[in-house]
Amino acid sequence: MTRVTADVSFLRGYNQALVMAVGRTARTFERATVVEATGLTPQAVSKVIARLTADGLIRPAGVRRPGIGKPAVVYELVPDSRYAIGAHVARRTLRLVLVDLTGAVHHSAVSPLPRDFTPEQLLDALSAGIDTMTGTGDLRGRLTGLGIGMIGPLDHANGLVRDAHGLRHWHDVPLREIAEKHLGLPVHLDKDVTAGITAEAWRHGATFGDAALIMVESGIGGGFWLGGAAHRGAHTNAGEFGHTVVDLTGPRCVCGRHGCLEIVHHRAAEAGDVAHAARVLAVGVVNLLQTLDLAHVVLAGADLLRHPQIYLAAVTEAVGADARRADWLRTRVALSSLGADVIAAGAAMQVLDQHYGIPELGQSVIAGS
Amino acid sequence: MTRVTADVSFLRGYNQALVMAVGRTARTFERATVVEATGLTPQAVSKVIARLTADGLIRPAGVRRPGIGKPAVVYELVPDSRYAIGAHVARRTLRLVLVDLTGAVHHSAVSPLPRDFTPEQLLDALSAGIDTMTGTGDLRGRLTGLGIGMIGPLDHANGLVRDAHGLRHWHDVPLREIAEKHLGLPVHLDKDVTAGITAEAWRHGATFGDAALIMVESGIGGGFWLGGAAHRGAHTNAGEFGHTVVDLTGPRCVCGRHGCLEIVHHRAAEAGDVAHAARVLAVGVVNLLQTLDLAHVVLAGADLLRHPQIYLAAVTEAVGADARRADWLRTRVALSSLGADVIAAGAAMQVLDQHYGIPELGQSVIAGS
DNA sequence: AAAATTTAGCAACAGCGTTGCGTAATAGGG
DNA sequence: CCCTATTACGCAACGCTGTTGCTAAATTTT
Repeated sequence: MTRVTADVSFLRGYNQALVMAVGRTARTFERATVVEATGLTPQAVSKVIARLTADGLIRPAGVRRPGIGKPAVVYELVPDSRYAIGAHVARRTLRLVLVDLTGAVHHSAVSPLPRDFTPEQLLDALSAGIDTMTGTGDLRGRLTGLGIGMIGPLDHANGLVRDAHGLRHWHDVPLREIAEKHLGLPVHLDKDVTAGITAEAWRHGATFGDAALIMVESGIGGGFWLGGAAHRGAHTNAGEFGHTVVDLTGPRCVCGRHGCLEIVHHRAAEAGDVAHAARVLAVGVVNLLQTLDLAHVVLAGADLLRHPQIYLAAVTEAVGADARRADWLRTRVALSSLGADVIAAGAAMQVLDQHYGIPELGQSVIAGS
Repeated sequence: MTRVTADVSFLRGYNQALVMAVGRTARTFERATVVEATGLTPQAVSKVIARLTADGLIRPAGVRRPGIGKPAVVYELVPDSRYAIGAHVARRTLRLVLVDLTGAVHHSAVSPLPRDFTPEQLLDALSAGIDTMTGTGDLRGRLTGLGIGMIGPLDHANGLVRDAHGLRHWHDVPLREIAEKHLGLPVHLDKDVTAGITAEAWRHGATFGDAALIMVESGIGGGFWLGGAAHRGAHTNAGEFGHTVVDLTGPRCVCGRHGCLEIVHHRAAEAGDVAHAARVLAVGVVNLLQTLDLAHVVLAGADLLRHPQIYLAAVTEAVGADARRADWLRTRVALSSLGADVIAAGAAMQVLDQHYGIPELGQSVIAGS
């Protein structure tokens, strides 16, 4: 499905996206900044800036006097020129956020979902929530779409919920299609953890290396950012990190195997030993680092964020204490900068990214089933 | 270091590489094949084909008569138009292969390396081996370079061997630089497992999805192919898959942690229970699948290939038997199609890939240390 | 007031894929 | 034997991209 052809119009979108990325990362920028960051000629940057200004995506924001010479024009993104709405669909709650072009979260609202809610009930809740958020003003015209982050398994490419874990009415639901019809908005569907790591990456900009988001919330999942893009795996099923075996002789997990990270962690947490649970999680995180060699690990999820410092300390220590880790092998561990909004915000940013992010080219796609 | 700019000349290289990829995958192809595969217009493909033919990289290979109408010209890659040499540097042996533009392995030779060999000794062995392989004919002029696959840790971007595991004389050796000077050839340095998975991906073409190469050979390592490219991690240290904990109460590993996959596997193998060892490895492989959701798992490595069918059966069963794996969640498990040559051949293909592969664009690079 | 310096942009250009249309080569039918 | 339909191929003009060469504008320094 991804485009393969490279014609000149690709260059246009690509270089525009580079400038937008600079603007998002740096807040304000000028022609010389972009020249340095992209390697384009100043003249080319002028053309790109002219196009983006005409589209209302960026605007002049004063001048910088370099001492001697003609002052440089400083530009900034126009935050309210485009918006996207992000939804985090969990088992019992729906969280909606409004995110602008710069990645700033404007509104955040949580509403309960009926136990074992149906697709129709979700659509109604989405519809109502979106109306509330876009009610005042002509915001609707600048809305690029809705991003939905939700539990899997699902099929990202086709917008299909295969079999949402723990929800009875969600077998092979073409959620993207029916939501687009119901809401009259472009919809993007992805796993919750993948949306979450996208939020962190989008906010940190191009200097964000390979990273993972560890989410502890009715299960343990992982979202991955590898090689400058979200990693979803061959069937949008990457991130079932909680179901990796860490204890061959451990208790039997719901998944059928023994000693999964999730069940071992759960037992410890259930026993009230949060510190031990955190250390178990930390073992899993170090396993990830050994396998993937990540630059960032971001911690999130409701259960984890109830004891943020305990988890942060345990993971930081395990990552750092590993004797084999040399000084060049550094991994930054942090709590999610967006807190509980991270999934919903990331889902929204995925929508913005489709329009104003760096386009992909020639991603080889293997035909599913 | 990666290019960021997108100017028109990028399109040239990119679309040429697409055609080369089609040729490599399909052996023979014609204009219509490329049109379908790339989405370019027939006229554009004609131009690309003309350029590649002029460069001697492809050539006409007969015609196909479609029944009615003008016959279509069939093209093929010119295998002997370009070569690369690949080296697999292990603790006691050096394996060299000669690979042509199509990815075919022409010669393969193994020579012993002195115990605890020095960089100088390796360079001499490389030099001698390369001379033997390129001795006859004017092959040297069509040699694109040397690829080295070796144990880590190392720094791929800077061609630096940081601290090759088990080799005393290899601390911060700028191997790429000194090898280029010594041999007069462009040199590409990468971890052995990463080179190996590149070989599998390069041979399978664009339909090869996310994949891992599992290598069991004086340690257990993993090479990853994710999102159409090799995954090396933030510090070229991805793949230390053997040092992930699978048994929290297991024996202490050389890395300092307890119950690493490698030590647990090693104990079983040492006890002579190959089947058990294979099942342990299989647990690790399923852990990988849960985390990364791979389409292919390739098994390789000298220790594994001593009992190929036992390992293949154990991994295949574990992957398939997992009750939660639905029909849409398929992973192909296979032994390396190149056998013991896979690392060396992959290293060579990485060199060819730098010249004739699909160029990357705007890979964001985080500054090291 | 003149010179130096820095930034911005107009105009011509090269190179890419695209479009429009003519040409070559084959099979089948009258 | 000739005409037509069909399929493959390519020349020429074109639109759009970033690049290059050069001029203009705005500011500080001398």
